[in-house]
Amino acid sequence: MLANGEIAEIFFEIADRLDMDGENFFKSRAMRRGAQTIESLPEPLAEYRDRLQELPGIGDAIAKKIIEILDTGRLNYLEELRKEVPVDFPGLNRIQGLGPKKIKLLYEKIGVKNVEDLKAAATGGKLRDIKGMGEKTEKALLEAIDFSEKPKRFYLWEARQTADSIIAALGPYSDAIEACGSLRRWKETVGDIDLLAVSSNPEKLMNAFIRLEGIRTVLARGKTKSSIVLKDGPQIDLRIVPNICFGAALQYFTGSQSHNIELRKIAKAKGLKLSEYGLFKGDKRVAGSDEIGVYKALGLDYIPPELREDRGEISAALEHRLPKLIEASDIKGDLHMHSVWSDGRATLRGLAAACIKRGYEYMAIADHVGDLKIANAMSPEQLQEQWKEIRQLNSRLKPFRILRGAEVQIDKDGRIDFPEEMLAKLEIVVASIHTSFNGTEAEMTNRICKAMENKYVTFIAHPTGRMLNVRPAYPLNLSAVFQKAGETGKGLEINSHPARLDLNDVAVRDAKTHTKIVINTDSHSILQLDFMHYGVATARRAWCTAKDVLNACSLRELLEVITPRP
DNA sequence: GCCGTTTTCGGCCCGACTGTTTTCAGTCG
Repeated sequence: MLANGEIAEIFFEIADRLDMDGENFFKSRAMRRGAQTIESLPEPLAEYRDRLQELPGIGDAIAKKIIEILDTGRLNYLEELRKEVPVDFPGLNRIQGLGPKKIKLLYEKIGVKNVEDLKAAATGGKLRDIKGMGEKTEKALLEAIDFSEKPKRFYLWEARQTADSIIAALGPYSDAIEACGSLRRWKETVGDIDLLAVSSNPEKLMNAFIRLEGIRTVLARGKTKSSIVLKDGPQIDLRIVPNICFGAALQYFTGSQSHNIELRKIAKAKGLKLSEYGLFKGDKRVAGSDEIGVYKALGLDYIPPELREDRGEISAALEHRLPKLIEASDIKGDLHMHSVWSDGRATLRGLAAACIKRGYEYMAIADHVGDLKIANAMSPEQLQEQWKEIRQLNSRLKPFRILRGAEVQIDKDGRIDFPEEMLAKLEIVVASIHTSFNGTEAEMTNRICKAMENKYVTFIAHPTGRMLNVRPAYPLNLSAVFQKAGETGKGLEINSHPARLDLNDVAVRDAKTHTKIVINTDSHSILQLDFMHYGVATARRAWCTAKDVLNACSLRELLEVITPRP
């Protein structure tokens, strides 16, 4: 069974291949729209089998293709398209500056089928004979190939730090400067960084930008737009706009692209024109200096950047039913962290002080217990020792409260690897999978569901086990897991570690309709407590309000939920 | 190929930069 993402890829490739001829522009766009819909579905596509055409952007033709893919695992239509231009399209398309048309041209003129062929042809000076290409194209493509061989998506956390340091460096030349794009939408990984600035001396600002420390290449240098690539970082685009259109530009460069397309359609239907320069009626600017004004003039409530993914936020804003999203300041405590008692680097006292400083009312220490040797897991005896320290700290730190917790292993059969009489004395039991990731979907799903039947478990940590840029999620029937969580009253974690962010936004939006979400940092040091912002951002992208989140409630409310131990 | 309180047919978002062009196509966002 193909995952939604894999099926979406099929339609993205169809769209790209249709663009090779340039005749079917609208057809390819329809394919792309369908692919985006598939990509952001919360359930496996097969579950929509009988109502595919109710999904946005999916009509008769795409529905038929989906059925064929679900039944056979392949699509004849794509195979035929591939025969026409038999090249490694995804590989070639990843090269900056290579699009569908050039890929086709290169294949037809000199038989380039993959990146290797392209490298050889460019090195041998064969591209300059093709009309429309020259020496500069050869050189640029070779550099782009070199770059494409490195991993491309960056952790949100890294990108934010990079952006902050560049914004600081360019601040003196700017009247306003802000990061937009997927970074401002807090997407879990970002491909590049988009900066937007207002400056009374744009020339000077652009010069400063293309001379920043650590630049690998300057891709483009214009009066209002330039692009650079950092040596060990992402591509960074800088746009400079007049102050009067800063809001419209901020909106435009924040995206997402499909959100913007929908917005422009609304503008057009009202006889207006929306671009990065403002919202216009004829030649008259009706909005654009601030972002709220742009949405307002379109008849929409202000849409927070995290929601701008064309997943229903626009109709919600039209009908004034956007949720009041959870904020970092709503979080009253962190229920998953590790200390020196297992594999963490901070002491209990240090963690508690740091949590108090962050304004929390409580925290749960959840050191590893049981058999997890690599994580220096604690024995029952050590755990009891730890409780003594917790008791002492609690009497000193009142009204702040450290909860007795532990992170327990879900073994291969879904059993909890720790004595019941110890679990009974814990206030927070965090259950998770750290070993044997290679079961089937049914096995992994049963394993987690069985763990949730354990009456002592409070919530499941990092439920899918995915690590961004490292390993994919293990196969899991998320619907079944969410259903079970609802039945058993177990929480589900958003793990805020920038490499995990697990559950992800799409999953959480579904999960919160069944049970409580718990946003934790899984900190192994004091600095990592700040990862909380990234978990909250994921919750916001999932349309969560404070009510959806267990650790947004007060200590008193939390104790009511967790202390009546069975 | 999708879609419809303007439409079941005729529309479908908008602009900057590059390289190779003598006025623009391709790519990117």
